[in-house]
Amino acid sequence: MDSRSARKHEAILEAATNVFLDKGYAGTSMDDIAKLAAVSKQTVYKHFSDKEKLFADIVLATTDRLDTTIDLLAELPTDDANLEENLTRLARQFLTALTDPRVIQLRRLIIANADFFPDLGTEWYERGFQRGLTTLAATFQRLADQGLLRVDDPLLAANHFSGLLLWIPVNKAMFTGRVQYTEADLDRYAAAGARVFLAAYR
Amino acid sequence: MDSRSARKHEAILEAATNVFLDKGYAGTSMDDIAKLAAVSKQTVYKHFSDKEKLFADIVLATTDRLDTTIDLLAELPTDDANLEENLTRLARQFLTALTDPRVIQLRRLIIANADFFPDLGTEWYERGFQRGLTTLAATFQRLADQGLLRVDDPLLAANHFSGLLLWIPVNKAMFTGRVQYTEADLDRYAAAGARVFLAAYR
DNA sequence: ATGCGAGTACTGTACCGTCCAGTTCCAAAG
DNA sequence: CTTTGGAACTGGACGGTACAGTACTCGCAT
Repeated sequence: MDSRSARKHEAILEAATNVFLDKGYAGTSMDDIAKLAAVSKQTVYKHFSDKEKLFADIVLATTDRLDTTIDLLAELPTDDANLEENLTRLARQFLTALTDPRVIQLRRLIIANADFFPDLGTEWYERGFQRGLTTLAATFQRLADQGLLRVDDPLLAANHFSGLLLWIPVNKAMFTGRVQYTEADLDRYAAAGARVFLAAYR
Repeated sequence: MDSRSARKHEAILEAATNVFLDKGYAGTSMDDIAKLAAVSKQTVYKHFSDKEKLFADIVLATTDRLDTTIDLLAELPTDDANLEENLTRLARQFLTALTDPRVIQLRRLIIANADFFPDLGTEWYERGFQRGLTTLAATFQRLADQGLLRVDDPLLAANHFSGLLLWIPVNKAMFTGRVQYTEADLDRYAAAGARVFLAAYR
């Protein structure tokens, strides 16, 4: 089913994603999207009833692409000897994923328009953010069951883990636009975060 | 010097703050502001050259009002016996201040427009956010000097402390609009955050 | 040939920033 | 206390622009 119509549909989605991420909701015109998709504006309106609908669709479509990042959080080796090393590696990958410019840009896009699209913000939070946290919580619970961690409230532990890692770099990126961290910076953050976490939860 | 002109100036600033916080930059018209300030549009333009300038002015004006919150972070009693209790109380006040709806709204306003006003976002980050962190770092350094904490990198410790507390509630508020936490929720967060922090840094 | 899409013109609306004619405030001088 | 002059303010109209969404014609692909 690669009909012409379906191909146009994809082209519009992709173009809209790029333009919205780049220029924000208000800064993006339907003409921009049509032009980038190499499609007439009429065709855009044939596939998406209006601008709001198009925006909601592309935002929710991104939640489907989070699976690889979330899978990351589910796979943590459970050998005691290398616990800190394994946790640091997980932290490092998590940090890389969440400071990716595209991801940052998406966060800002949703936050910026959460007033105007309240349901969208809530739904993305649940399907994206919350889903990651519960997955991580399950991982911690597993480690606790094996006696590697001491965890009363796994969800709270997941909150702490991500807060230790992400609060600063994500905030800086939110406020100052794109920020480039060196690999060494991220290594240091990951190691320090994992160390603090283990001090409290081992 | 409460001249008519000065009063109008204040009225415009206050009205603009309210409307911008409520409807965002793009969602706010100069007519809205003039109307709420009970002032003619001409007068608005007599005091502020254009919309961008007015926006920048009201955002930076808010950094001056952060002093009370930041002073909070500088005053932490230094008696060993009640360290956890004192830290928990500090955490609780910090959490209250940062989850205040107005503060959340301001964060979103700046983040939403950080693309269009890159300097503004950076400046607010430094004069608001960063300033709080360095103050907190100084407090931790003081505690370390007195042997109450073991802190290599005080700024990193401040990052960890705030991340433990704020990552989740602030994120939820960012994405889902206004969120009401119960007092009990905040108490629990503050206590848990302080506990984890001390486990790693005492 | 027929139906879908390109291209483009068009409508309606919102809003920034300016302009102007008349009015109100305020302070200094009579 | 009254007068007077100038600055600040009001209210509304207006030009210019940007953009969502529609209409319509022509050409191309299946």
